[in-house]
Amino acid sequence: MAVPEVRTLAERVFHQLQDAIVRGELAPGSKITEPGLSKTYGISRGPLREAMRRLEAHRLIERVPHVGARVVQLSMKELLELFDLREALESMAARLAAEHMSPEEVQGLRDVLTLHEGQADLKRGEAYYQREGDLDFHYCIVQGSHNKMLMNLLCDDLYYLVRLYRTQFSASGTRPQRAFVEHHRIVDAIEAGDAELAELLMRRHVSASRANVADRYAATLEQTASESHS
Amino acid sequence: MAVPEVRTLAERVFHQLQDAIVRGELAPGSKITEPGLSKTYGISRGPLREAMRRLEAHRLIERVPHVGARVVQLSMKELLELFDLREALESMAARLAAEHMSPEEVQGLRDVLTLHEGQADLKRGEAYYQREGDLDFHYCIVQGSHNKMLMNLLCDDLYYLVRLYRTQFSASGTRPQRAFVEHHRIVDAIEAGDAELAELLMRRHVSASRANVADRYAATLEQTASESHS
DNA sequence: TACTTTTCAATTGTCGACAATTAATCATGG
DNA sequence: CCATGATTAATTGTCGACAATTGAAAAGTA
Repeated sequence: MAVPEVRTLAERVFHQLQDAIVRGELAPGSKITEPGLSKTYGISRGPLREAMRRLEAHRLIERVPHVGARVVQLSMKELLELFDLREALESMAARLAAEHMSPEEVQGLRDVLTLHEGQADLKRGEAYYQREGDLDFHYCIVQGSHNKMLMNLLCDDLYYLVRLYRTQFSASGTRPQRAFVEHHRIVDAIEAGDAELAELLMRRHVSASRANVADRYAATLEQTASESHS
Repeated sequence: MAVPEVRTLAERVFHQLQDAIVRGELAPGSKITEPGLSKTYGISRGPLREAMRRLEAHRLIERVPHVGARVVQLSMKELLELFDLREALESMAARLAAEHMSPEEVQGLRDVLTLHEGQADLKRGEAYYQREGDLDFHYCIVQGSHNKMLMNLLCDDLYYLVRLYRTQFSASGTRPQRAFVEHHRIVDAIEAGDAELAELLMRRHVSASRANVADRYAATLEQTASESHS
């Protein structure tokens, strides 16, 4: 991945840890110790602790003074709350994108969709959501809003938390194909400059993703319940 | 102010710095040096740097590697963007509050309004917005949403940034009295359990605050322009 | 004088060591 | 055997020192 030029150890290890958490290499809920990470990444505890403070502020780890740090583990309730946040914020982003995106930027969005269309894994119904940064549809919409505060919030503060849970509860079944169609409709609305429609479609799109996750979770619960019977 | 029990130096100085910035003791745009703060607060640079990392993540300071840190200074454009964010998020909070607040919590909200009503400074049209935390109307609404993610975002991540700019661009004229009336209407809607109305009223309320700030800023620009003519 | 180069003081980045706190282990007594 | 309390190993919190980088002052040149 294209790691932006990093000038300090603290910054580098921050990105490395962020990636390790999002990729699931550091499992949610697992305890992380400073001497351990210090050995792993070959740095002293000073810059490491600074990186951990940043991860803590981004809610990727949770710290308890004098006790230690763990990788965050959202409950289903919190995950659904996160979707509610995204619904409010990304629908706003879609509206602003429809108002502010240039034709070149819209073309860039189309290119992203075309790229996804060619992905074999889309048809297999998995891993569609594993693109990151500039290759991520939602990320691009937010950038297109041209609202710096919104970009900070969604692309810096919340993005990695969202990605972490895409890994854990990735979409499945027919959802990826349907999401792909919804993405196209949203770009159409943005290209037409129809802010109201873009907002509405994005709101529905995020809401549908949320429902998909909730359904899958309910199914998981039923399965574990029936397993405990046997 | 009721500083929550603090168990480490890094945590204590984080809150102290946060307060100093919000209160304007550390002026927006001013440079802050580690040796300077280290002397001021009587701690070493280790925990100080950890506190600064947290402030950086909360966007209260801006750091440049090997150069230094400055207190954040939002442009008017960014400040208005922040209001747009609040409009989306706080209207959502009001809707959730109408759905989830208990009668006791609504009574607590009323108490806050009653407290504000007795404030002489409200009539004088200033300092109405200087309450903090539990005494802040908007803060209480968000708490009433019972949405943990939303509470994190608004009350931890964005709250201090908003407060900082309440200090810089505080409301004036007849706005405080009108805001007070709007607050009452919102509580009425929440008490009635009318989620849709609460959401609408909060959206209008934040939007009106935004317009007030924009107008004041435009007036400031005109004044400085005419001054430069003389 | 104006412009470039060099020096240097100040600040930031990093490290290793020590102190304080915690949680688990083990011992002791009921 | 269980509960309670002391001990101890491990982890976190804090500090002071050293290295690296920066920006500005000083010196030199055309």
